[in-house]
Amino acid sequence: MQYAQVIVDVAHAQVDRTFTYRVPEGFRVQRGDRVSVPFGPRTVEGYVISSGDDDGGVDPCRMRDIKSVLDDIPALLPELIDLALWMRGRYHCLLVDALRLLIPAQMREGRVKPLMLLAARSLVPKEDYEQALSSLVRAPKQRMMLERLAAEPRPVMVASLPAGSPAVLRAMEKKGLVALEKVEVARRPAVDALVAANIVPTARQREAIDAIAGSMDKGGGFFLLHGVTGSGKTEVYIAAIRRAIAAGGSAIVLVPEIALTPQMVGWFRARFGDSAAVLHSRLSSGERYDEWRRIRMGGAQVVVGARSAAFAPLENLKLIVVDEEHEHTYQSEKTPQYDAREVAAQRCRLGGASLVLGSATPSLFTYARAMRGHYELIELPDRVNGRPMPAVDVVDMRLELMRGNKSIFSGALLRALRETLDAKEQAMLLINRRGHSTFVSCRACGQPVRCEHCDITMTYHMRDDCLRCHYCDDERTPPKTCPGCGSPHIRYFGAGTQKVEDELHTHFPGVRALRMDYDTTRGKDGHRDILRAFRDGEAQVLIGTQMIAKGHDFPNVTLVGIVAADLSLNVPDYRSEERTFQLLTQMEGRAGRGRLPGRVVVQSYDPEHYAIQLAAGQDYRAFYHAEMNRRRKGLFPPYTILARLLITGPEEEKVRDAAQQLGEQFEALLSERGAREKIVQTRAMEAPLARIRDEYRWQVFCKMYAKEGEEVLELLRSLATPQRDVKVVMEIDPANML
DNA sequence: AGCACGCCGACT
DNA sequence: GTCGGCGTGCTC
Repeated sequence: MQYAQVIVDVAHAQVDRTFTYRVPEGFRVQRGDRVSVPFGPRTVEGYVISSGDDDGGVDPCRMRDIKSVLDDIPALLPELIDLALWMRGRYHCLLVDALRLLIPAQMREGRVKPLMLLAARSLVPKEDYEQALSSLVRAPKQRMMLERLAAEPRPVMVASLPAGSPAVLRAMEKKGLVALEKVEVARRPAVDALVAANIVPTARQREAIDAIAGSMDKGGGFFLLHGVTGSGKTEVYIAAIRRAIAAGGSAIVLVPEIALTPQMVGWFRARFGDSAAVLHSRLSSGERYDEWRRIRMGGAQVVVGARSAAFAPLENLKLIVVDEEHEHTYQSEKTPQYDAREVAAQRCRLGGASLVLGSATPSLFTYARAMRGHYELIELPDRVNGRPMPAVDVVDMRLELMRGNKSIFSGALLRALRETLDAKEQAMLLINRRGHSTFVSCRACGQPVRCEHCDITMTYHMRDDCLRCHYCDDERTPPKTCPGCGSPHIRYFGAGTQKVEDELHTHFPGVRALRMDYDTTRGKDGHRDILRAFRDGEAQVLIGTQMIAKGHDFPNVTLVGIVAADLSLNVPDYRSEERTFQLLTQMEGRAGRGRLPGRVVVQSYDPEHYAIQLAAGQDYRAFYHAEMNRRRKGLFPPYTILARLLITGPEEEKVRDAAQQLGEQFEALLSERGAREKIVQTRAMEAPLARIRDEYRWQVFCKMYAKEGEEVLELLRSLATPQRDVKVVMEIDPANML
């Protein structure tokens, strides 16, 4: 007797285990099959985790039969099931939640099926062909059809034949001349065709390619490719992918969702043709499913996609590339809260593939791991074709104020804009504003109001006119004079792109400018349209938020202006220095990508700040050391782990009570286990965003030493939900603390 | 998660 | 006397 261990597709902890089913005679069931099974009073879908003659010790009279196998081939590759099992442990999620990432959502509950279309095929053997033709002298349409079909070795889609063909074919089918059959066709998304230029790699690129390709032959290796903007990292990826394919393997390229532009897709197709598959959020559900199925059937060797493409069903995987490794979009906010970089690493480990993380500004986490030898560090310190890095000018906005310049533009930026516009070149102006947080800072000394306990910028809350620290919940009234230097020039920050555009027009009447922010990119293609218009030279100035910093080559851009670097520096988040450095470095990379040399003007009220100074000098290594030093002193990650239980529910008192109860429970547990010294601090408090969509939000925040992290996290996880009507989720190092 | 079973208030 | 509230418990 054959049995199958099945995980039912029901997301609940109580059923997140295998159930044993009998495999009826005549069924072929294997690991990874999607099956339909009876479950209590209903029928559900499930995934076969294993099959064989082990009945799992289940009482035979309670055991039931598998109803049917749902696909022609197993939907889940065995190594991806192993990956899901690892994810359950790593992210403490339900196994079904991990398994659900492995197949397109629409595939569950039979919501999409392969697209089957009618095709016709000639049944006339070669030797009978002439005779068949002459028998059709009085049926010219059938004769023409036979000529057409006999010339094709494969079935011809009826839809591609002239109108009226179905009737003709039906008549011929009756005579036994043709066969009509349904064949599976893929809904292929249309792609702009581009011609690829083959580029001869530099010596540095060559070394990188050889190191990566060499590791693929030896069971895999882990690399961090740190290359300055314009150093040609992509060429290294392409060459490594080619080597993977040449060795009979396959490769995955992960890119941030925002980088999956039509140009990027077309460019990849130009390099790899039909062997490339692209998974992105703009695909219709049918297209997505078909692309997935094509990959699963071995029809593609390279998959390009966002975060979830880490689960692409490729066999013989030899390489995973994670481009722009520092982007936080690789962390999923939904459960399971996985990190695609970690998942990619584990997939490589399980399958003996190589991992390449690439960035001009690696995340501190990744670089620290490289320093400890977890990744082989490959550096590309020079731009290709000997193009120079742009000249960077840091302007002290405090001096501008002293000189009586109250504009958002400094004299230096105005002059540079004037020269750029006169030369008919293009400029980009960045307002590096993140989220909607406002803070209070001094225009004389440049210092924002910080929390006395946390070294974090305090956030201004308009509703109750107070400043609050999002980390320790400390509160204070906004000062009238600067607490640092006593100046009365205290100011509320939060200027937007609109203000910049208005001022640009007062200084340069008639200049054509495009604005790109959350307001102007509402339409589904708004984002793309604006970038294309700018690239096509429809405007000379592009004003925008972080969105304009990413990717994209604009060869005619020679000036980049960063209007107020302080905006991102003073975001209340321990990563704001790192994000500012990354943003400035990436923006500097936008200037002078073409023939013309570029220049950059960075405006700041705190121009000596190391994040600004080291970004201006493009000195990643020095920034890394300075920032790690600050993190160590301030007890921030990677030296510590930040975690919180987020408690939500529709009733304010219940949520607050639950949070306070959980906080007390946690403190009691810490004392009981003698684990108090393993944490830096813990506190139950209202979440910075206290109510979202009529749900009240509280949190139990905890900062713990990284070395003891697992132990403390286990204690946090072990806390019981104290009440009904409240939901508790745990987050570890969340992308934001709101 | 669903769905059934099971024990207490207001209705034809 | 029954219809139906949602508390508790199980699903190979």
